[in-house]
Amino acid sequence: MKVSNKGSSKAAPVKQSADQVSELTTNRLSVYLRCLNALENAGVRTISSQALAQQFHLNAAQIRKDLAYFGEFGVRGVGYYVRDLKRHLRQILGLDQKLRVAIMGAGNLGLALADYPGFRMEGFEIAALFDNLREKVGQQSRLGVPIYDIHDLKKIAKREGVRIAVLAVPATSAQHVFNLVVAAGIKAVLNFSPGTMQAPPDVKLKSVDLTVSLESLSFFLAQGDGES
Amino acid sequence: MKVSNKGSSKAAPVKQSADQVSELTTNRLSVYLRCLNALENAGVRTISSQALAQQFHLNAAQIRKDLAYFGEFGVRGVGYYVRDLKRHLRQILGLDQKLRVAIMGAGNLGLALADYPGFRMEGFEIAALFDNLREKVGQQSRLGVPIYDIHDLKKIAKREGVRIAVLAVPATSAQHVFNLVVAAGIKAVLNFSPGTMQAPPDVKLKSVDLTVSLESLSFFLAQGDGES
DNA sequence: TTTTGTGAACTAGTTCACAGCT
DNA sequence: AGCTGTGAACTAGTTCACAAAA
Repeated sequence: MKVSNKGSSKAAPVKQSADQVSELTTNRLSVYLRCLNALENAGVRTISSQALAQQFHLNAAQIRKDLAYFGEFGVRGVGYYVRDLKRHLRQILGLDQKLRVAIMGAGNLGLALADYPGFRMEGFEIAALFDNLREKVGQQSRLGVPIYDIHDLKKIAKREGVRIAVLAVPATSAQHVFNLVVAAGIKAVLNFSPGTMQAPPDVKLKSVDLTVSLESLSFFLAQGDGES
Repeated sequence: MKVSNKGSSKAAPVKQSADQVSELTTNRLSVYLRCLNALENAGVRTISSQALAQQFHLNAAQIRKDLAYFGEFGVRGVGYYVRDLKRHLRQILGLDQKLRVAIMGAGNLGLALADYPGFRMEGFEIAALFDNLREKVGQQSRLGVPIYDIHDLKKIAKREGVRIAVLAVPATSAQHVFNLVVAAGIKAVLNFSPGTMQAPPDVKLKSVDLTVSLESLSFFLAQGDGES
């Protein structure tokens, strides 16, 4: 341990970061957690950064650096205790408490995301869908997520304790809906709508741009065809 | 122009890359193209890197560097001709020819992606869905994309000229389906299934990991709550 | 004058390599 | 012996700043 334990807290094992961590690092923490889950299911009790790296095609030094950012979780000569490290990662990622999610837009994509199994693991809970079409409001997704009127977002987000919004609305209304989300006090948004978005500094906006992803693949094909 | 035009080709205006371009750059090319489309629709004929940067919150020098990788498209003292640059970008990204796409997995997500409007713009064409469930095969998506048996992938991919596959299958079968895609001669894959995947070097694999994205947001919230 | 295209400077991210702990 | 945690070295990516072109 290097940081002097200033003040009262008795033996806090986690640095709790402070200076902001790179997004690349936080993404990897999530990957590590998934690897640890797989290892635990396979009955592995302890793992070295080396072994973890080999098994999942990562870099050992990077794993150690990423983890060291938040504390000293390893044991020299041994490695990491799978169960312990898993617990620490879940705590660092804020997955030790259930996080409630709202999905904006009950179109094809919104409905698919609402029932997406990957979201239901690891402590997320899809609490609500929102749309502005009369015929959709009052319905629910196949797995039972209710569809509310987007005008009630503020009220219902408060009532349901929604912390994260997922944007699955057409590009044309993306900024407008985003603004509504921000006005409802939600501070973290996963955006699937294409295009630029203007976000206030205290709101975390993460965008998945399907068009950009596909066009990037198209570029690869276009380059590859002309060579070798 | 700096690269000596070695050999026969008469005045090729595009460097056609060769040494591989960073994925960050290719992603941005796609973004630039979208900006140019918006500008053209707004009737703008010419734009400087400066103006483009301001309007879409980008960096002017970076725009110029990214473009300079592929040729000299600008006019000093003027900027870029919107129509020209658009054409060049479409050509660089390989969007001047229709690219046919197959979607693996006709579940909620696969069906949603098959009908996703963003994919249908800019030259992509969703040619087929594939699944292994009897009751799905022979059906089609709302917009009419036919669902085939995954066993016929090779045959149909060939027949339809599929160049890109989108993986929307459960995590447990992702690697298996990916292998089938590779065996069918498809060289570019957009993967929505979580987890690590083993890909041969000549196949471009791009992954969108929704769990990682959400957990990254969770991290942000967990950090933010403890401070200020 | 305006704006590009680009070397140089800078910043961020990754990997190496090893002291030090178990 | 084995493995972590981490400074140092390296690599990649971004931004600056300016000469050259229109």
